Amino acid sequence: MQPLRQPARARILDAAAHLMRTIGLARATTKEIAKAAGCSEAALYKYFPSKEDLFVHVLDERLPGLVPLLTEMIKDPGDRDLEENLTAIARSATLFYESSVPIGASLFAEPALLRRHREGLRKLGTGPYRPLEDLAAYLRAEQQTGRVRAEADPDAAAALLLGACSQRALISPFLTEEAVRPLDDLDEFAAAIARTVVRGIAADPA
Amino acid sequence: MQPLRQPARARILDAAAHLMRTIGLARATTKEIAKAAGCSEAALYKYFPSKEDLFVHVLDERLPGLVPLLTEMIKDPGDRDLEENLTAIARSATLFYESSVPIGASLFAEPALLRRHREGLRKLGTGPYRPLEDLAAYLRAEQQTGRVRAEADPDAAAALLLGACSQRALISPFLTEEAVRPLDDLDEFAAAIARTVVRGIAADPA
DNA sequence: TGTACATCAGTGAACGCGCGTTCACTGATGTAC
DNA sequence: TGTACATCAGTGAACGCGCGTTCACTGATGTAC
Repeated sequence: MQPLRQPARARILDAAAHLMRTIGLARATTKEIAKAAGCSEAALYKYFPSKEDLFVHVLDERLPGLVPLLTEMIKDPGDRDLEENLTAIARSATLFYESSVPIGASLFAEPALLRRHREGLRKLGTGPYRPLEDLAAYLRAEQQTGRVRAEADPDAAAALLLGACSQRALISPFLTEEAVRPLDDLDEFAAAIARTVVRGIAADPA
Repeated sequence: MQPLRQPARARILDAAAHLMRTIGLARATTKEIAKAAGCSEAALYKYFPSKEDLFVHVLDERLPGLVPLLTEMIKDPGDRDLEENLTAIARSATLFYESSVPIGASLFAEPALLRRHREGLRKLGTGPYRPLEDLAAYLRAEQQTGRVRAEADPDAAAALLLGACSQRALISPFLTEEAVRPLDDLDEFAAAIARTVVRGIAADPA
């Protein structure tokens, strides 16, 4: 026994989450999970009634949340200027999506899991559209302060900013090392998309 | 024999693509594919050396392309105004992502497939970042016509617009019927994000 | 303190099922003479 | 025209493997008296 050894249940969840991210949902077998968690396959069934239930608990307990940062930003929108706030949000959101998209995307291969996860999120009153709503709420607050135009569309702006971040996570496995794309640097990317959402691209301000 | 019967190879590819979209990659077994294609499992192996090769051919031959519309728009950017063009692009891109994301996302469950597909795309000189490059090229052309500001960032604007479209496809399985979200209508969505990218949200035009 | 029993975390080995794959074969169509 | 043979698309049934799952068990720890 090592000195710092987590309880078995936590080790199993960590191992499963790690394997889902690295070797993929399809290759994350009970044998591999047990090996990575340092226990027998039979031990998995002492903590979870089935492999599918184990995965559902991984989704519930080992997928990070994006909500905290956004809600904090809503409470106190005035500290920095709008563009700086959106840059910080874009930065956090990109990191968040890079860790959650590989697992979340896997669910399209197992619609039964996707449905169960969706139901679980629904009961908690949350889901992947939640960050969109929170960011839109923040932008509506900024309409009150006058830093966002009254006629601007907060829902559209939220879809744009967070969409760019999640798409980056989706396609990054396709980027090869030799061919470095524009905006490859995270800070540069976050600043560029925030600036573009704030200022627009049209020549004549309507 | 029915009168209008495609050749077996095409039927197999169609069946596999359909099953990947509906029941998911994990449940798209050789037995299910053969049943849907109206042939025996053994017949699959007359056309494809292995199931993995079959899937690679599905990805190559049955995933739609977004490039045509974009390249056409680059050739003749002057027909309609900028916002109308971007609205049309957003509309097509959303439909494109809604049909390709369910299959593309599945690949995160099978990294071996993802790698093989990525290699195939690389040899063809394309990939999921290709639409981003094409849209950015179009926007650079619009900088020449003067409808897009010279200081605007075409790469960032492309990432925003197409990111919003792909994220919509990713999270739509999580939207329940009773809870209709803002911008649920496709045309409204496309118009709103195009308008926001063009005009920005800031109160004071810098 | 020792003893008898209960509880608990965890295991090694097996089980059955469904999967991808292969084998030996068939019946229809084409072709040479 | 008939006959012998070649080709070709496709099949039914089997095979072996790896998967998720279960079973009977063990050794350590706690507890009552």
